[in-house]
Amino acid sequence: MSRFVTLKDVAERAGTTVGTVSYVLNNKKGRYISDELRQRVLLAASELNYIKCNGASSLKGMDRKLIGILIPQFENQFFTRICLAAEEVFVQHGYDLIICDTFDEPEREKAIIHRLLSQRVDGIIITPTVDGAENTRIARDVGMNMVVVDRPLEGLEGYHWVTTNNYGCGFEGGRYLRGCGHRKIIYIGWKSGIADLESRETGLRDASAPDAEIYSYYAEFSPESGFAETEKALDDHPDATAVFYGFNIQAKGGVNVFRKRGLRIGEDISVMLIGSPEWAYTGSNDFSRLDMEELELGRKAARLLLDLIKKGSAEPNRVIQDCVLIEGSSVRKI
Amino acid sequence: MSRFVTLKDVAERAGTTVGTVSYVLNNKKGRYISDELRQRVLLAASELNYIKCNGASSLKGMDRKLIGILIPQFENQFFTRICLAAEEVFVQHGYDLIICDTFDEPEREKAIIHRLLSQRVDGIIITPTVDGAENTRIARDVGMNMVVVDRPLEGLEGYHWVTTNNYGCGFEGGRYLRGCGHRKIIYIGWKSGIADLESRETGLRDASAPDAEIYSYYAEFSPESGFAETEKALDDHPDATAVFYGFNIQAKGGVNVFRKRGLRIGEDISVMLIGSPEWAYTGSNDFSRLDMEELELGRKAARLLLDLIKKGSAEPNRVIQDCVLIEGSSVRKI
DNA sequence: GAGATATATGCAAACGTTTGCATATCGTAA
DNA sequence: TTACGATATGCAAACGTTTGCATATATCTC
Repeated sequence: MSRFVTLKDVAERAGTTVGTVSYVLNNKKGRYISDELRQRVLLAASELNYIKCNGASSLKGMDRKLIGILIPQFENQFFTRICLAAEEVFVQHGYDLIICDTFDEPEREKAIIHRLLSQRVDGIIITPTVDGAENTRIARDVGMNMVVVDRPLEGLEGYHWVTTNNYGCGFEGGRYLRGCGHRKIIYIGWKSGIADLESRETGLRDASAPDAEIYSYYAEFSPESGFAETEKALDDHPDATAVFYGFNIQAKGGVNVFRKRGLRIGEDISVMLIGSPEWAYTGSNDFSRLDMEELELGRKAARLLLDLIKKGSAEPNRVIQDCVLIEGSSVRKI
Repeated sequence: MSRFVTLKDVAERAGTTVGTVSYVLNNKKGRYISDELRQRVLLAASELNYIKCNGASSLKGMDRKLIGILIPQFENQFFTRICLAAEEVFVQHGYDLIICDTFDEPEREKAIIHRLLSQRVDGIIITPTVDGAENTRIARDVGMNMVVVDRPLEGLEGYHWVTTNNYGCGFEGGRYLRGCGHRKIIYIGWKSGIADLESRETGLRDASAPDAEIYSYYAEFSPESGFAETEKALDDHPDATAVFYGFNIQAKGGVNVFRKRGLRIGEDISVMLIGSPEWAYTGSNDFSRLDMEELELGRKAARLLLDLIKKGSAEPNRVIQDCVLIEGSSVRKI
């Protein structure tokens, strides 16, 4: 088993007491320490390789230096990039991050939140499942700092939320396709039951009205299902000139249909998506899309949470981030 | 700030003392508790929503219920899949996982290890940087349980290691390409300075000798660099019939070169790689490759670490996992 | 030279657990 | 009746920190 050096060990070697060592190591102001003693303590601590125990100091009300983050799909780089950006911010402030995959299953989410509370994390960032409002209640009850990202807590008010202008994403995409002359457009979306997310389709339709037709298909939140629905859609509507993906994870599978069928993207078929295409790197395969700037989402959420931790809770904050249109080569003007 | 219910609160409501409550909640044997009291305590705990504080109980020698894992590249799904599989195992045993990205930078690695020790994690899983042997010394000194995955701790002996048969990967790949008739093969590899990893090339060469030519190019550990080196290699050797990628992250960028040049994979050019192609999902784009079974790597590492935690350290364990040849459609017989 | 103030350090209580030890009430066998 | 094992519970010490309070000397100020 592991044997750690304690404040007492350091104190003994430095010939002083634990209290004094604590003061030196945290170099708090408001306490006089002679340079001579300070040096002795510092030396002893470094010779013994003293490593503070966060768990113990958090008992005295200090920060646990731990943050929990819940995402619904580890496999989806949209979410892992949010984590990556958030971690970057937290690490700069000395916090560690517990990343948990809920697999979009409410029961897992509930169990995870319970575990995180057991860990006495200083705060939670969460992209909730459909039962998020219910499952986060325990956390809210104990006054845990929490920031919601991307999806809302349906049926709740007054929480901190960093998200994307989903209607705007759809609308901008529709406007762009329309501008390029497309009038028969396949939309591949996700029946999530989350109104805010489904407004992507509304935006697309609003921007395309009245003279364009939108053929909607709904896939599961997976590449495989995106593949299958794309096949169905193309079979049903061979005259469609463009495909618009509402979710990158579905596009991830969907684009393989075009390759399979020998349809050249940007020539035989126009393709557009919301999010970042993780499968198309460097140089070519330059997708036209609506970037959600997930790194920025992650950073904003992290900074907001840090603020809450420092200052105690503030009035509910709602940050809505616009997407940015990236003009690539996957959409052809017709 | 958050206000948690303590054992004392539960004890008061149940009309007993903290000690008794602790016994009930952990239902340890060797202590008599009347059914009546037990029910009262359980009721009080659930009514108050008591949540145990891991930090406090770990002070008394209990498990911290926390594991740290260090990977060199969050962006690389090879590593995130290891994490995913490991997390699955840990969660089943009530442990949380702190996932940290070293970005392959030794200084970050060092800082991360220090933070994890501060958290008093119960164990560490690590894919080390080049300075791993040095950076993990603090952890080894305090007797922290540790399992190394994928890359070795160069210059050290006697640690627990779960890894891939790298020479075998290269050899099997070479044998397959040879069997398909390829005699002029481009190898895209990584000059890591880690002998074990570089043996992938040795394996490939050994399997191809004596009548095949291997043209080696070395890229950074990134898609972008894989793209650039592939361009160079194809320019230098237009007569090469196959490209073998030693690392999936390089192939991830590299395959875009073929698309860019209009080379049909599996027809105009044969492509093979070690690892899983995360960009090619479902149906078509079926790559011939050497699967490293990273999920299994992650599971094995997790299970090994759990064993160490339960039983205290055992004799050094070395698990070497063979890769499995997946025959797809990206290599043509000539 | 007397009080006040600045400098320097130790002591011990608390945080929320776990657990060994002590205590108290039984029923029952000698 | 005594004594003893079984049943049932409380008490308090520890774990490694942080911090308010007490103490002790040195340095001013008038």
